[in-house]
Amino acid sequence: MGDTPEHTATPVGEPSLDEQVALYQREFQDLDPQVEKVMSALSRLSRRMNVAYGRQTAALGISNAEWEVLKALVLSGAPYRMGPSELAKQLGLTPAAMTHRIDRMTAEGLVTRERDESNRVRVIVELTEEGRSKWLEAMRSASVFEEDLLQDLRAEERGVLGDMLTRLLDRVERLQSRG
Amino acid sequence: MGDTPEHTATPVGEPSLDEQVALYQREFQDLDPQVEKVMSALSRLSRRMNVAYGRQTAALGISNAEWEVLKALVLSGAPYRMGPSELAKQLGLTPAAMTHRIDRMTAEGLVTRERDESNRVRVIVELTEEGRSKWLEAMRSASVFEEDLLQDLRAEERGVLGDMLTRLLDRVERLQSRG
DNA sequence: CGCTTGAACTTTAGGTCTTAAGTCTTCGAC
DNA sequence: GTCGAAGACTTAAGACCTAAAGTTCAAGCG
Repeated sequence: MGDTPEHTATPVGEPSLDEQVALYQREFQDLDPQVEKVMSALSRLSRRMNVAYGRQTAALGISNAEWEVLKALVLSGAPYRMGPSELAKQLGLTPAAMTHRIDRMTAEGLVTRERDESNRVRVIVELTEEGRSKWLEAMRSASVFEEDLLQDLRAEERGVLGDMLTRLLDRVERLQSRG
Repeated sequence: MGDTPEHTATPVGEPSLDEQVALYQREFQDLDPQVEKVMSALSRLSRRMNVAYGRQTAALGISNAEWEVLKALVLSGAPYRMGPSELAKQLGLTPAAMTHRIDRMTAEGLVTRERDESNRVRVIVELTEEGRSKWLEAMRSASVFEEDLLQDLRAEERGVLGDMLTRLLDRVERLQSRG
């Protein structure tokens, strides 16, 4: 979330997915190649997506981390206010990290921070007009990229993919709520 | 990669995927819900997977970051040696970060570091026996988790999913190799 | 040879995160 | 009413990262 390392310009030279699965099998025979292929693909894809999003947000003068905060605030609906703890929970950060992020974003004019006068323990983070417009720009840019990324899949395939991923997500959530 | 925040024990209270897509549409009408669902699913899934892997590796006394290094070394094949720069490239890190990781892993006995006597500018990082056995343990634990995660998908579906993800990966690579 | 260029790695400075230890406010029990 | 406990946020210390400058060695050129 320190965003895209400049270093990672073009991570070439990786083996293809199938080659990589073959390497795994050579070193660890007890492995289902189909499973490994799916997991490796997910893992690579998420890294590439982060790089892509990082470039887009950087082009708008914000970081990926900041974009995450803007997203959460917008999704909360008008008047676009949330407490730091709730933000931290949604983004999977500690409250301490959230404090620092809000510091920076306040300095940049993306959000404001004030005490809740009805309960002075609480703090209210509110999206500014500038923050909202940054979110909109980022969203436009992201949605173009996302459409582009999925262009090789027919509408029907997109539906199937969405369903399968949703099932995986349900399963991982069940696995985590136990273990 | 500082691994799983203790804080992130159970990130509950998130809206369902479809609810989240509906929220996006409310704030940004010009959005294909099918596309957004796929992208949100990928994004959530990768976060959950990282949490899961982090717990598993932590249980073995290593970090996710260290596991990545072990993986790269093992995949390089016997005698499990690589230079820091090549490792950094594969893991998407800067060489500086790699230096520090190798410091730590050397101190923990997972790898050794020595100068290449035939070209004294180069350094050779080599997996130790302990490193290899840690990798094996992590691999066993991960493969059980991965099988478990994909259990709701029939073999045929797994194949379809793997293919679709591979196509996405190809596309994102083409998109990135341009600008 | 000596100098320069370049490559591979390390060091340093600065930033964002986590954990742990405050601080401040609220609320319920004496 | 005051005291203790719990909650929400902040501060402080340490971990790991990036970017940029530094070091060391290899190789080419005059």
